[in-house]
Amino acid sequence: MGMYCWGMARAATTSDAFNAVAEPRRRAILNYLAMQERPVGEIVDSLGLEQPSVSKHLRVLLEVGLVNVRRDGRRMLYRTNAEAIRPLHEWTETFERFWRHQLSRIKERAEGKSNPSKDSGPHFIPRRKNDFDSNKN
Amino acid sequence: MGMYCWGMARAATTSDAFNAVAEPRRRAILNYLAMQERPVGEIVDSLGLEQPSVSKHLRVLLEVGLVNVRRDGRRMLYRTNAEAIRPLHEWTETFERFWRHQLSRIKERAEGKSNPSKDSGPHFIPRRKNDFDSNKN
DNA sequence: TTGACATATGCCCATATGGGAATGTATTGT
DNA sequence: ACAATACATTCCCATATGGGCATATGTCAA
Repeated sequence: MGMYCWGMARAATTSDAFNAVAEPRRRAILNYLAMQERPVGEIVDSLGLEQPSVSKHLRVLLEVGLVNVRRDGRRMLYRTNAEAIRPLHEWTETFERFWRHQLSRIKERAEGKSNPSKDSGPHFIPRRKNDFDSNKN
Repeated sequence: MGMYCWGMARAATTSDAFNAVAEPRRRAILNYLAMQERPVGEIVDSLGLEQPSVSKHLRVLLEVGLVNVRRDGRRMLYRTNAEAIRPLHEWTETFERFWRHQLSRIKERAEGKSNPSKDSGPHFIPRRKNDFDSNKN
């Protein structure tokens, strides 16, 4: 019967910049290629990764437009296409006002009174059994 | 014999904020919970997702500190912890000067002469067979 | 205490990796 | 044409999902 798409598990790293930069080495590569174009070999030497690995990461970055390539003899010169990072910057930027807000609230509270009661905790994980404020029982 | 860690395939979504926000619905949730704390049910109704799905995403967000929780009766009030998004903002920000640079270069070129030769293409994928500038053969 | 309500988890399963190793392909030099 | 150099791709395989569904937990109301 009609079971089209079933589990998609997780979006492809090649589906968008957000997924692509989720990988630390890819961010490292983008950092490395930001100011200057470089051949694959230099990335390999510089970041200490395996060549096939670097090629694969570059492929992913290329597919989402985070890098550009140019051939130079037998070398492939890659370079970060900063413009493609812009959407991420803009998304994160929409939260800037909120963290400023939170900071001021925290500061306020810190100066006001040394009350150790957390705002619900910096962030706190309910591992299994819910026992948030189990001050009953 | 000693084969410690083998394939790690991909970092866990709970390993860091970058991985956590790679998922579109999680970003949607973060947007939704940015200005005000909300119970799970409202997220479900508002974003049109299944409740278990929302709970799982919230769990991921919670583990990397992107949201905070607070219990209110039988409801769990979640809220975005903008502070945790800051590292992403800062990383993307390091590329800002580069895209400004590129924009000016593009603009310059566009005004200079209407030369259709691409800078190596906006970004261009070498699908299989390498045929970058195969103007030989 | 019992039932309703609000969430969180557990299960099952297909998909998308990402590393390592081996191999294919393109380009240059002689 | 042939070897060397520089990359890209393929295979194999374990891991981390994420959706749908059923079910467990926790809390409150009568």
